[in-house]
Amino acid sequence: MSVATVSRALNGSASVTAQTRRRIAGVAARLRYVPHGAARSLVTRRTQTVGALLPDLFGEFFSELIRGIDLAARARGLQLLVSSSHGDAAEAATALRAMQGRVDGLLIMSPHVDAPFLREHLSAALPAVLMNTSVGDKRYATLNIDNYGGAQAMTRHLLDCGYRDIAFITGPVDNFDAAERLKGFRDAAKPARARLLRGDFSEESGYRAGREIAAMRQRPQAIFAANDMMAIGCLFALTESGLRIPKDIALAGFDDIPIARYVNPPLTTVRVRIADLGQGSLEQLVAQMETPDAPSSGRTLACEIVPRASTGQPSISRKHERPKSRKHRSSGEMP
Amino acid sequence: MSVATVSRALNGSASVTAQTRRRIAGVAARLRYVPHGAARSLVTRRTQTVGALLPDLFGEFFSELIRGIDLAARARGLQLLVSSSHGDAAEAATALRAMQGRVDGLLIMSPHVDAPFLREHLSAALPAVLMNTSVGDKRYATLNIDNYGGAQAMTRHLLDCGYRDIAFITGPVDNFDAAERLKGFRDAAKPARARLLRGDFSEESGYRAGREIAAMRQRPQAIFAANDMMAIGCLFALTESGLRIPKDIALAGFDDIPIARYVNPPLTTVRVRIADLGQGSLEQLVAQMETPDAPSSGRTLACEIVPRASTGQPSISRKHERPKSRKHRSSGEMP
DNA sequence: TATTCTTATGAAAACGTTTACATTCGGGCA
DNA sequence: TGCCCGAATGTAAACGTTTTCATAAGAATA
Repeated sequence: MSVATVSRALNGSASVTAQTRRRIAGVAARLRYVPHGAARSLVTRRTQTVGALLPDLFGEFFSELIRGIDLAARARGLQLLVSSSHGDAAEAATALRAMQGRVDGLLIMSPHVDAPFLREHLSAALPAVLMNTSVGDKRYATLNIDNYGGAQAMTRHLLDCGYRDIAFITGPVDNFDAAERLKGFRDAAKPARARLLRGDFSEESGYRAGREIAAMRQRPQAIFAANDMMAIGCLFALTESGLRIPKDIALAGFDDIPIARYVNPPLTTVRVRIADLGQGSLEQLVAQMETPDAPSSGRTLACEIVPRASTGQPSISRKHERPKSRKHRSSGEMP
Repeated sequence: MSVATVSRALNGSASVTAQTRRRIAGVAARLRYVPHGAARSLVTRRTQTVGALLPDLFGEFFSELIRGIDLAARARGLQLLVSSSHGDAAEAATALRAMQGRVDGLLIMSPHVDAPFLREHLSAALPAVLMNTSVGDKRYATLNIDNYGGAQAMTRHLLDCGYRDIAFITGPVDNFDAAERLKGFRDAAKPARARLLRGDFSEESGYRAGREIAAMRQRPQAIFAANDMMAIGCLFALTESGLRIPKDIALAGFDDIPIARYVNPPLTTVRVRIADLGQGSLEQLVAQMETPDAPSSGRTLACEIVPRASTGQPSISRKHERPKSRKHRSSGEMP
């Protein structure tokens, strides 16, 4: 048998006898033969791998995101190369370089990335999708969360509940998501008194804001934190100060991270289908890989309000919300 | 300039003039040249990539695990290829195959993997480290959590608190971690009355166990759940039944997932340094990659008791535990 | 039986690097 | 001036696949 025949047999080419195919398959199995990926990639110009460039891997958010990406990648037989923890633009550039030439497409989420950066460090030939980005360049495909709409909806929800004095805890100043959420709050809060407190998405900053609010002579009726972690930090500060939620003050967050359901009282929040974000971005990437000339699309992912007890609606029971069951729940088998 | 000189210049070989090196670097930058990874791998027989084969990516546990792996990999300039969501042995085999020939080493965590499986599907030439596994084969390097010791310590802790009637909620029957934890409990619970309830590591199963306990005529004084998610489900069931924790009944878990701190009351648990598990396993893998002939080591990672309010010690304040600060906290910049 | 057509297999080029070995070039030494 | 030596660069083989093209062997047709 020549290498050519073996290659054809193993790749399921039509023009090879069933008999030889069987013979080759048998020998391959006996020899535990595995094709050399690099050699294959070299000639086919495909790696069957996509890269995900993320700012970090810590926390619920990225866990869900990667899960969504992995799910979609696996469905298409693609391998997933992850890279993270780049704290500044230089590290992001290094990571980007290292991925180039090893992947067929790239998923990018990074606060350090903008259009000039991409033109500088990203080959135009490599399909890429940008997530949660302020990059508006039509050249790049993007997938964003509807931060603006979600924040607007939550603000309206608070207004509907009758709160007329609302404090907003902001995210980091240079963060795109944070800016959009703030804008949404501002635009919808018109009828009410609106105050702003500075935060940076960390639980710690939410805690500080909570203490500040508890110490106010005239406290707001409701607090809307730009993400759940801050809301939770705030919740603990308020509780420690003896305030009851939602009786004394209402509280809402953004993201619907799993913890939100478990705190006391359960936290009203804006649900972002994070796994869908990952899945959707990978699908967009695959589409781009298959038809490189198609115009790059800019999609936005809708959010949804999840009312729980922390905003004190009478219709919402304080009973424990049961976890959703999941497909593929092999995690039930791991601690 | 010949390709050889370019190669040498770019790889920092000694025998190339500073002048030509600069010239080549300049041209490379202008042309946005990125070396073709596959071609390089083909000749060097190195991919600079390690693979992680996991049963799933959902939840705190894997999030932390991957973070630890990534941290260590990045420190060594290695890329990380992840593969997950294989629900059965066949899928695990496929995933294993797909990784082979694309990575320099493999990190494996899977309930479906045993020694015969590995001999069948894993090339002996490929360095690998098994995590949380019952595989005792000396041929393979392993890294386990000290499930037995941790469960023993927690049981003793409950005894020290004066509880003499303790219920244990078990994990899945075929799970290695679960079995070890049960064994630890059994061996340490001798002086007390010990009862067992069946669980499967899911929050749902913990909830069921909690209802069952609440309905008992003679309730145990303390409950020890084999993982935190079950403890939390149990907590909600007990609370719904009007029982106060720890006054009416004490509760403890295992893992110290982030949520454990946030529930009410905060959950006493066994801390497993999950990120360390990932980091340690990668370091073991690297060691094996560098000296393939060294005898494969079997390491065990210690656990530590984290006493919180749910086991009602007088010395433990119910004040909110502040989150640990982290290096590399760029996550503060993402929701 | 001779010719053509089809089908299965083989031979060899190509992919983009690295690296062992060959070559060139200039300078120091005799 | 001639020789040798070392440093810098060039040449070419090798890595393990896929794929194009050629070839061989039958089968169908005349």
